[in-house]
Amino acid sequence: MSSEQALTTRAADFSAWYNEVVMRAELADYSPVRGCMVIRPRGYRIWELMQRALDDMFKAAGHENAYFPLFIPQSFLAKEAAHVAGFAPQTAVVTHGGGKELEEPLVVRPTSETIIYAMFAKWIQSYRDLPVLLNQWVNIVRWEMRTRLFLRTTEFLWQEGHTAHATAEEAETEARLILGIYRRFAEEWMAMPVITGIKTDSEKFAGAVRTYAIEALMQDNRALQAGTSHHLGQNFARAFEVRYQTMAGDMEYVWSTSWGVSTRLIGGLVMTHSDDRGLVCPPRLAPLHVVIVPIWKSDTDRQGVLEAAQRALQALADAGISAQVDDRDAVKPGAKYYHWEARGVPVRLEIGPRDVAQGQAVLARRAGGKSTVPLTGLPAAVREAMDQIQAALLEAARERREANSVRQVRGKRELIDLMNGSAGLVYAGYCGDAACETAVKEETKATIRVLPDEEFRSSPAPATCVWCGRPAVTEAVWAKAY
RNA sequence: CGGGGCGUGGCGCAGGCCGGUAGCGCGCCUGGUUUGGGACCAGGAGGUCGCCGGUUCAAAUCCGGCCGCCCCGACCA
Repeated sequence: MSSEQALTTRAADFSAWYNEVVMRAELADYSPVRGCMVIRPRGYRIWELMQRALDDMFKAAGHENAYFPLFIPQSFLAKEAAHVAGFAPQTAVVTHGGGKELEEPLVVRPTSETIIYAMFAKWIQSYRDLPVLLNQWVNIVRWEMRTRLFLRTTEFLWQEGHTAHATAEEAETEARLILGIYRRFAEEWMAMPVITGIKTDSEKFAGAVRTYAIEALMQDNRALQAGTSHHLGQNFARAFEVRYQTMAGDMEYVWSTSWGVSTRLIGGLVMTHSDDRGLVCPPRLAPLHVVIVPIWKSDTDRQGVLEAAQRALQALADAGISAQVDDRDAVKPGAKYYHWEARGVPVRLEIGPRDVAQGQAVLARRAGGKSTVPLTGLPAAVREAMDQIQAALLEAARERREANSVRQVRGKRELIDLMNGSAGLVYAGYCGDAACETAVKEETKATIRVLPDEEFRSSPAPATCVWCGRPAVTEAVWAKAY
């Protein structure tokens, strides 16, 4: 009967479900190296689509791609105090090369601020050289204690943008601009709604003045930090002597930013949309848009059906829609449905003898719903279905997030109960004292994910700190996080 | 690093207490019949039972040590 067994359900064991979805969809596999993963073609295709969309947006905003080395002299990392404190415990260090011990150990980049600022110092002399708007798509290494496919691996892929500006205002604008790009990408491409805001000091990037982030809520009601954008002030400029001469002739340190999203987004994509049958992938990031399943009873049927399937395939290909005919013999249609559902193909076209006779196909949507569409004009029908699916996924995710968000939480007791229960995002007043944040974490494991931007804040604004009861200076979004 | 689970054909597992040289389901290969939600028949390939050592005539099984993986926690995108 069954060819592939059912997945562990989300309700039974979310972690096991997640691993099985990733493996079954052939997005990734465990590698021989502890904590590292192999990204398989299907997973890498999603990353390529993400890269293309983001890269276009970065470039449209004036950024250029470059490449800085994987190896960073160990002394560079130590130049910025907070930065070294934050990253030193997580670095992999190369001590030997060419069979000899190196004079100075080389750190495998955990992020590239230090080596980039060393170069900025050479390249920037005048205000005329600013701004510098760079980005690079690279791998980085952070020695993690505990890893999970896509969400946290020792080596991962990301983009890191690094910019230098003449004023604090420009750097601030840049950091916010990128946050907006991340948000737009998450919502329009990943169909993953996010909350934007600023991080508290405890969650801030090591070396930043301010860290902005997009946060999404996963199906197990844990929050995922999906992207960060940092205003670095003059911290790195001072550490690396990156100065420029102003119009007035004075020497000033540059103001800078850095920002990144990683292959972690793929994990977020999986945990936002997928179901107990496997991967659900928004059409705009789907490795394969359409699978065509021919169905036949006799050899005569078979020939006509396969011909119709091939014509459909060609029509879709001509329209720029990626499609594939699953003409495997000896596998029944039902088995093929499960097969492609597990792999997250958004649209399935079933073409049988009855359909051929009537000049139509059955269009089935991965997230549910079947209809018949005429074979003429198929690309348009598929396009429309994919647009609807893309929109419906975002809407469903937004509804789920809101249904699992709680606002106007007033007291300590209520916060504890919510966090020990099944709450997702909890909005509450915050006095700004790190002691309250720490206390909540110790009591509930929840942390402040973000101090939300205006559009996400509650009305009326909470008046008191949910923990200590003193006047609130801001509202905070609390959640258990990945 | 602490707690829990687990290492047996590609995948999922049984066998282990009561040692006798490995079995089941799925997948894979060949042929045939099949195909509108996980097909069936017949034949076949594939495993030094994680590694090292010990006990024994004989070890997947008993004993000792080691390694690895997954999950939960402490660190983090």
